[in-house]
Amino acid sequence: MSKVFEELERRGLIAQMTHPEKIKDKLDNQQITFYIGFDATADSLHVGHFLQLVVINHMIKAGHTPILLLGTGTTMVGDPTGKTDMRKMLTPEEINYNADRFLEQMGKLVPLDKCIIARNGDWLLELNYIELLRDVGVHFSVNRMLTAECFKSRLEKGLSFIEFNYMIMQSYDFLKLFNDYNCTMELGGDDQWSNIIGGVDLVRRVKAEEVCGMTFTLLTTKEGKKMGKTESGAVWLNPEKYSPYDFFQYWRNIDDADVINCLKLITFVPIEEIEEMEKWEGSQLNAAKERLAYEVTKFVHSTEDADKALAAAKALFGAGVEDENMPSSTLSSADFTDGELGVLDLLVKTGLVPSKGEGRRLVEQGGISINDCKVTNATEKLTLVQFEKPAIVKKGKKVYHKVIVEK
RNA sequence: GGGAGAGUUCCCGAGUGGCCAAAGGGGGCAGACUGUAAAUCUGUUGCGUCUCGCUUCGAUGGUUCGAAUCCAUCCUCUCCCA
Repeated sequence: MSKVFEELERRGLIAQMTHPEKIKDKLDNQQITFYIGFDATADSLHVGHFLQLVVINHMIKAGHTPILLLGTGTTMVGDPTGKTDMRKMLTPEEINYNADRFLEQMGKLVPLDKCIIARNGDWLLELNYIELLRDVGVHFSVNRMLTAECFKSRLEKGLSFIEFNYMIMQSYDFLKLFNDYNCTMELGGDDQWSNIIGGVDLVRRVKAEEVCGMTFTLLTTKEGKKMGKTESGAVWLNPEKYSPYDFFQYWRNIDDADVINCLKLITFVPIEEIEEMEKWEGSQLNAAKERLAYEVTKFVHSTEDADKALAAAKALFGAGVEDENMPSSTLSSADFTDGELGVLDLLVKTGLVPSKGEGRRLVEQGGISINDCKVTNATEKLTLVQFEKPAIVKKGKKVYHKVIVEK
């Protein structure tokens, strides 16, 4: 039969397992139903969710059935894992809105017709407190919960009761899904280990059935930092929040040390090919980065977007010529006064800099050029005539932006 | 509930009446070097009509010629006791 387990293992996706032998058997020789939860904390999926979706695809190929559990209930509580502070409370409306956006995006990344979609708000929100305490609460030892990794850091900084209950909610989900769908396995990021064990234990105590849990390697850099964060926030999968071109560049600019790992974890490039790339060194790795960026962009956005981004990158970094696929913005002649526009205004209007002060600094340090001509004076004026053809504004070494002016 | 303490710019963290748009570090951005990498070095990092002006040190009021700094009230958080 299939060899998903080996595939996952060779790619280094597996971090921890509750029952290694049993899981291997289940994955390779049976068809199971498993679940992964997604808390609807933002209105777009980001790179952090990405790995889960990749794994779901691997699993579907092997004939397993995923339950995509939208955390419309758990998000009301808030997972304290990995947080140093309590996260801001979201309203039910926001949560449902976010969950709908998640589902939309997931539809592009996984075949939803092969998945079961569930929302834990459907059952968590109706729970009766006392009943829950009697049926579920009895099975949890506070002493043990306190030793859980996910609470440790918070014991110093403070942990509210609501967050302390998150683990119980998530565990209850597993029990519920086990009852309703015969779901026998929970997957999640490695940070979810404590929460997953909670569910596995609960099912065992209540149903006397042995279900399994498995976590994946977190997508981190060699320094152990979470990937997918930039100074301006998360790397979103929604093209409106993070353009395919930038998305491509994010991966293209990745650290040497992380390329191979990323290829394994978040692409479907055959493992043999990747193992070949592991031998590469130095500037050869650029090819691997390009492949990574292309594959990931293709998966998240489309082949077309990936082709465009690749073409744009090649054109810009290769020959430095204008390319139709680079990010652009369109101004109108009304943005000009008396046929002129200051450089700083241009930079702000195109969104290349957040303020004129920042723009001024860039110009002073020689970081801005327009049509390959370095801007040396922040008070320089540009005339309409210069924009008869689209102009290429270059910020720093890597950021290219095309400016089109409509009459 | 009783007591103690804390909230400073993207983050950590100094500053305890004027020399404070606020030390230092981290992070970011730019320049040099490179491979669209890393490391390193340099510059820079509130906003603007930029040798000047404006807005910022939890919130709101107050004292003062002058407040991040002093006072009052409030909010939030941490710690100790129950």
